[in-house]
Amino acid sequence: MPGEKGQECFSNEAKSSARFGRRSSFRFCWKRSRRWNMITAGTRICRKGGFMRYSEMFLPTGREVPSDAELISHQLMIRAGMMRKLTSGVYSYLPLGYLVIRKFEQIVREEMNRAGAQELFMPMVQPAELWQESGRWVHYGKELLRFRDRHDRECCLGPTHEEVITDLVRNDIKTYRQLPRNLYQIQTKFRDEIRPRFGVMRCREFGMKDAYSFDMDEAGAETSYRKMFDAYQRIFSRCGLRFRPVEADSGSIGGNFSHEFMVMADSGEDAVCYCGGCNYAANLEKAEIARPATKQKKSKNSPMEEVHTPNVRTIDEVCDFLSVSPEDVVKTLIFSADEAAVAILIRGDHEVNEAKVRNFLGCASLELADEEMIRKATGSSRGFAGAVGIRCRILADYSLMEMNDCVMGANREDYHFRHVKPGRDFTIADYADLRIIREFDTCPRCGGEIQFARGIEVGHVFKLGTKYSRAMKAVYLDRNGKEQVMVMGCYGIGIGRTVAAAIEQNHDADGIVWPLPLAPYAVIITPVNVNETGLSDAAEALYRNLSEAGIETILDDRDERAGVKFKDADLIGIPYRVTVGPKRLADGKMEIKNRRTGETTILPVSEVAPFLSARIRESGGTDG
RNA sequence: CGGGGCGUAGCGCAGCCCGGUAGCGCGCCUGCUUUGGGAGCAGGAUGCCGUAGGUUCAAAUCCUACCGCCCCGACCA
Repeated sequence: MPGEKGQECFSNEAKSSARFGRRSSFRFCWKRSRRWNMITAGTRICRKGGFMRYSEMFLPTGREVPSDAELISHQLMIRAGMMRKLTSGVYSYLPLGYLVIRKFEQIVREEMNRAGAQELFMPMVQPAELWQESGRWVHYGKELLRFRDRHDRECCLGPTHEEVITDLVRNDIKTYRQLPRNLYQIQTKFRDEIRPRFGVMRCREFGMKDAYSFDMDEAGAETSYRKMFDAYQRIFSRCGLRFRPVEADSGSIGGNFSHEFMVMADSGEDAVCYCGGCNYAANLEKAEIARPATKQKKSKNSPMEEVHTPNVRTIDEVCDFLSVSPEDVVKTLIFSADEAAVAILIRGDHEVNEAKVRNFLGCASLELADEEMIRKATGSSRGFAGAVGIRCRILADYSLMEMNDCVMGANREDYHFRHVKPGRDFTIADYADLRIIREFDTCPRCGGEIQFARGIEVGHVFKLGTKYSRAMKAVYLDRNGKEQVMVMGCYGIGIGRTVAAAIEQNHDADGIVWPLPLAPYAVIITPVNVNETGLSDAAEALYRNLSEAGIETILDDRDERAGVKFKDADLIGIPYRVTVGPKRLADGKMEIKNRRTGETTILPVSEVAPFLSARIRESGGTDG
């Protein structure tokens, strides 16, 4: 038990404390809990912080870059002994990695609790019935890992917990007096990803903080959403990450509004756009494009003309053949929207954003039409579709509003029209924002210039509305005794992914450079040679001092050469290294090196602990 | 699921074409020397050569099937 007197941990017989490592790491996980405070009440030391002797730690570092790791964070997490792969998309965290995970989880807990959410813990195995009730047993797809138990009952591993939480709440929340509620857990999820990759960044089994809010009405839900949004800002700020909340499409979880929290990194899987002028930011799928204010440009009003374009199908071929630029061509794409043909008109140099089309049409399925549907709608094969005379609904992107002398397919094999004028030669029923935003487009909010960047999605906040509460009858009685449907929100943070993202943003040629709040230890003490008793004793004494000061410290007491220890210290990214060597110690001094800046400070032994305490406090490393 | 690549010592790899003693570097163990940026010397251990069949006097090597891993794509929170 960790409840024994703290002093025992630091017997003067420094080298005999083999048990200390084990006990102290247990302490660490309780460090800010009420129980721990009770346990340690009255003891002078070990109040907080983790301590470790390197020689006793299971910390296998490696020099070689693992051959199957592509991302720098993945490589470093393996090399730094943070994790190991069990099988595709499934990883074990080793002690060092798990320390960091818990550091982050603790920050998440503190901010969730501060925002008024309550922690609970739900099962990973879930019965099919709940998913059938929400409709997702059918719709979720193959990422939902399904299986049968010994009684042949259908089950799944939870990829998310809307069903379970909604079931919990509907059974025990009956009245408006019990609302609002926000419940969260930090728990393992399983999503049977089609292609796991990038280590813990996109894996199948992963830790996630998921929170769910239940409110009486839209206004309440809005408040809950805002609270979570703010909490997320604090969480990622506290970790010292460069991030950006971006507007996002709500995807298949359902609902009507969401923000993604993106940690900015060139290696990120997601493209985001943002405005240099205002704070507008969105993922590419969601990014709006303003309706153009200008009318059609003036032109000489030439009559439409059919031209023979043998085997000229793509935009490039059309441009070459007719000596026009893509901005003068209209692409006509035939989609099958819930089995019905729809023609999407878009400027030749633009790309269709299928999410926007889907949202505009409100259809369940949308895919490019097959050859047969194209022929039916246009009377021609792929590559010659155009709006003139087409036999299906026409939807045009806003960009068409400015075009008036364009080239488009003639719905006839090997023919295109030129000098086509929308409005004169055919009619457009609906204009909408249907294209994918491009870099240097105009910001839909302020008219500034849109820029692109890449990011890693570490958090996502959704307004779910009543999608689940309605399907699963999560209702309450209002003041008037009338039954109302609860309004929900859900809020996720990828735990391991955030840690990996932090490495993507914080590393150099020598290894990881932890931001202090995530660092497994704040300080590493490196006696240059443990066989010189003077050095060893001085290092041990400092280890004791730092521990008493509550500074999380690892003592590199291995009988290794200095170079090896320095390399490992850099690799695992400990923010401060105290080198205990003969040159400085002869003058009663030690050297402190800042991992990030490389800055070294030489101080008398007695000033080392106060100096580190002050630095760490400044950086928000110990208290949060 | 389609395309490509790879499975040989803990890690990184050679050997395979052209069948015949299983190798290199790092790591690991022992000893001596060394000790402020991944030490030197000497000695040593470690392999179902992914699995199963087949061809052959003989298979890491050739053939077939399967399994696993990685990359690209399709797909998707």
